[in-house]
Amino acid sequence: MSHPDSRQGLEDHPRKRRSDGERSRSAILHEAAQLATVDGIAGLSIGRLADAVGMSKSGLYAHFGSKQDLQLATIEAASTVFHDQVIGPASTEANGLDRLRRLLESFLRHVSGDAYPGGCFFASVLAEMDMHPGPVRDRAVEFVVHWLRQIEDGVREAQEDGALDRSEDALQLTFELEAYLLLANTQYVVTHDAEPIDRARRAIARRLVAASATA
Amino acid sequence: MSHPDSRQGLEDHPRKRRSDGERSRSAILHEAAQLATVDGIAGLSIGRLADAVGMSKSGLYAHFGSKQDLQLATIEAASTVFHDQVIGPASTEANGLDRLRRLLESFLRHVSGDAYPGGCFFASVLAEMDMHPGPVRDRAVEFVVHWLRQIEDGVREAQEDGALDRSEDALQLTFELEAYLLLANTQYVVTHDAEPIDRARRAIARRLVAASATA
DNA sequence: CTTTAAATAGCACGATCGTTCGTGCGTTTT
DNA sequence: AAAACGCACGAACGATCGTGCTATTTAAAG
Repeated sequence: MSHPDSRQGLEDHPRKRRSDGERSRSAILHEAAQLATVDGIAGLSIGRLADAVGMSKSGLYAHFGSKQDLQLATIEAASTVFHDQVIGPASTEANGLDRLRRLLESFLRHVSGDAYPGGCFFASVLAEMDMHPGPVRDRAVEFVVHWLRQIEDGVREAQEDGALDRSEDALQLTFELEAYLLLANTQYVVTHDAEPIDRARRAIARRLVAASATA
Repeated sequence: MSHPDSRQGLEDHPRKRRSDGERSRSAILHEAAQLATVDGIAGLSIGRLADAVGMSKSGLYAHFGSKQDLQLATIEAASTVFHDQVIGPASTEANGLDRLRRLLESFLRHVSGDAYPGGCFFASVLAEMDMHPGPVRDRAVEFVVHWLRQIEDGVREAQEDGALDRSEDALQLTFELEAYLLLANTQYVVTHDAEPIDRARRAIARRLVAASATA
């Protein structure tokens, strides 16, 4: 614990990484995240993934010692994308309510955008892994909990700001807002029509009005 | 439409079915629906299904000419269960609002009950097949549309009864109610805790109060 | 009781799965 | 320049996938 990985690789780190290998790894994970929203993170096969990125199966496999490690790395990559596209943009907002609104809106844009063919990566992965205990499921659940806390924090901050009613149960409100997002994602993936996205927007607007502080 | 399958197999049916075969078929489909909520309807393999019901792979396979036919038959079986456990109980209610309430409540009981280990069958199947066009996806979508129309009809009838406000957009209200159900299912499967079920109940109650006619 | 077809099992196939191994090329370090 | 190593490849493995084909058992019709 004293020295994370400064020098002294010893036997922990063999050597360092090469630039072209890092590019390959990124390309693999980018493609893996895309395919995972279509075939699932377990249904995704290494052979098809290798074909998609134009590599050999064994060459791709060497980047990750096992399929599980590939899955975990894919989740990390998708987490970064989600932070960049959804959580990041909202963090610039000053007050709680604006931040909350941005959070929800950027999620809807993230879903209806063309980032992933199969909609929200974590909704897809969690629906597949919910009954398969292990590190992959644990990591996906962990991120979703983290995501829900972003919403919850926005709600609480808006309450402290006096923008939302303090008598509202923050967890309950978070549940309802997340529900709109999840169904919007599900229906959009199936129909590829903007209607569920708009329905979610209306539901959010209405719910936030109902929760606004009684001035 | 005149003669479903009373007598007269003619040449359509070579001969008749045997009773033990019919029992086997039911047992297979029952187990298949259970496993499909865990591994998905595509991830479910015929070998593991055969082991689960205590049959040989080829013996089971003979009941359905292909895996796709097995999947379609499984969906039909799950449709029957869903009708019995969710839609049926609600149809006894007299007025629209009570029928709507029963519909939503029996869904929550269906999900939190032990009918399927992986929660709502159709939520599980649709999440897996949403990006895989074909008869299986089409049939699953068709049933979900049918289910949503049950809710929508309840809403509209309640509006005609004067129980719900006529100015409410029925489709919008249906969207929001279904959203609570879907997230309750998703979270319950992951946590196996009653909290999301209760949160959905509260959300439904609140939303129906907000939509009730201004007396 | 005989006949008949449905029901089930056994076996094998080609394909694909995740995984391992040996090898060569190109880059980086000494 | 030489040594060491990251990176990618092809080939092959045991296992499992869906799917046929054939033989045997067994419930039902005559």
